Amino acid sequence: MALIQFITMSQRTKIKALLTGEHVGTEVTVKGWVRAFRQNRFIALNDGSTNNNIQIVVDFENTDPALLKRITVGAAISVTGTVIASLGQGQTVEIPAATIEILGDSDPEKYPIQPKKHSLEFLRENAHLRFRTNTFGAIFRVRNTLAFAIHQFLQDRGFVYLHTPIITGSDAEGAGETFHVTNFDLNNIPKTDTGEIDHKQDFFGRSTNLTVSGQLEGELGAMALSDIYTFGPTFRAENSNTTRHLAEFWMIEPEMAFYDLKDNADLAEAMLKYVINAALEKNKEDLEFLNQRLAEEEKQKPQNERSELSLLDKLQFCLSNDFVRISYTEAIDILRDSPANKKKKFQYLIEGWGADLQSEHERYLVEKHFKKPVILTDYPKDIKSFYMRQNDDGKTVAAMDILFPGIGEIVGGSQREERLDRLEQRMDELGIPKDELWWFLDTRRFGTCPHAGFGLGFERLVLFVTGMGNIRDVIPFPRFPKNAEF
RNA sequence: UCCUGAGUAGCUCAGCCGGUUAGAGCAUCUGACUGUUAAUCAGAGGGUCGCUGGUUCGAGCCCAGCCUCAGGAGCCA
Repeated sequence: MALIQFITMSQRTKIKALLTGEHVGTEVTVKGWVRAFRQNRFIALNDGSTNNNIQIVVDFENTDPALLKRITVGAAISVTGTVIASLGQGQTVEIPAATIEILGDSDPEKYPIQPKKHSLEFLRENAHLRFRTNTFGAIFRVRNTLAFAIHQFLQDRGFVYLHTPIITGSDAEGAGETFHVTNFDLNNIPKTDTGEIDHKQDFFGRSTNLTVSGQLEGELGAMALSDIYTFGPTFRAENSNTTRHLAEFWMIEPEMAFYDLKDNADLAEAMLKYVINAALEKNKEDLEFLNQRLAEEEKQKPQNERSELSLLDKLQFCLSNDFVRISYTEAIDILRDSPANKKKKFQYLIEGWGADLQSEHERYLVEKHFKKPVILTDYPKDIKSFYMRQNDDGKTVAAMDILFPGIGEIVGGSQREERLDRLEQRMDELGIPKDELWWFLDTRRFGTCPHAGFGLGFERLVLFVTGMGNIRDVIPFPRFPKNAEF
């Protein structure tokens, strides 16, 4: 009953439905925002249900001039009329307006979005209005599909969506700089006798910060529910100024009991393919638009910087090919023997085993050598986190990074160290306070078992699927150094 | 945080070797036209040249500091 009421309450037809042509001959009411008003006669109207506009035809000779003047770019209007097959070229259907109502005016002198190309920088500064452009409409519909598809994929496999805390008490994970959480009066912070900040007087009675990862709490869930995932905001206070970092971003962190590293990689690869396929199926028009947008952007670039595949080809290629799986050690061999290394083209030359891979090395492997997504495994333990499972060689850990062309690391994960003695020994070596993580160590004390998990950077995924170049353009309101507008 | 580049009209950009009244296209406004698709034609309005200081007879242009943005690097997802 309530559902039926809800459906009939919305007294208008969405443009996506109108453009199918099935309403021809029937009277409809359509509501949306004016994208263009040409020749005092043609309104291009968009309501966000699709990237395409419906054409409204105005009988301007019999319409109040005062009303015509209010049909401006950006204005919200409601139109009633009978859908007909279009009399002109360029669209299949159109609506001769019987009545037009202005719902919200838009002062053309002040409205910043014009029916022309705007730079992404300009639109970023107008993030509150950029949804009204074709590009951002497409991006955020694709983003929505990807988010939903992730839930669908994991839910279909019996994973439990677990909400791990946003405010955490421990900074012991070493996953990066954190934002502090406090309700202290910052102009009058309580101090101890020795002059240090007295966290005992703070809201939580201790030092707290915004989460940098839900993994450790996620592991606690997996140690009872078997397969869990988190999908929530994550915060890093690093002063990162790049096209692939945000201070606030969304991360998916599946954590699975009884999974080893291979199971972990299998799941990540299947999930990435599933969600990319979902976008291709559900957002065909949006991706075609983004494909075109990227193609035009690429035309501006010199030949050698253009990508070989179009966006759609790249996504399709990703679906129909297995990701390459090699170990860190094999990767070092490839890089050391590469022409780029021998000709000293790398800024950081590969000399031996043990160093972390630089961006240029990852890009070489993914974009030049293999030309497809690469899963790198078994990194030296010294460049990875304490919780990763130590391999029998004594040198490496069961880590995996998935590298995507143009994006770099999109997934970082590992099989976890489930052996208490090995874990504690590693924490001691790295100076990680065991007492603060007593609850984490308890999982290894009571019914420990092999398990694994990974973190997928959601915006990096959206970046890849939409073909956009800057991560700040695939999240509605980006947070980055010196910027928290909107 | 480091390196490189940029900041001129609402937007995108030009502006020579430092020279007197800073330009164009689009947008906006006025008028014309009316089956358009980034409509077209004519005209008009619109500027703290990022900020502060300095050099100079004179600074959009040169110098210093700062702010912001972009691209690359690091950190990572």
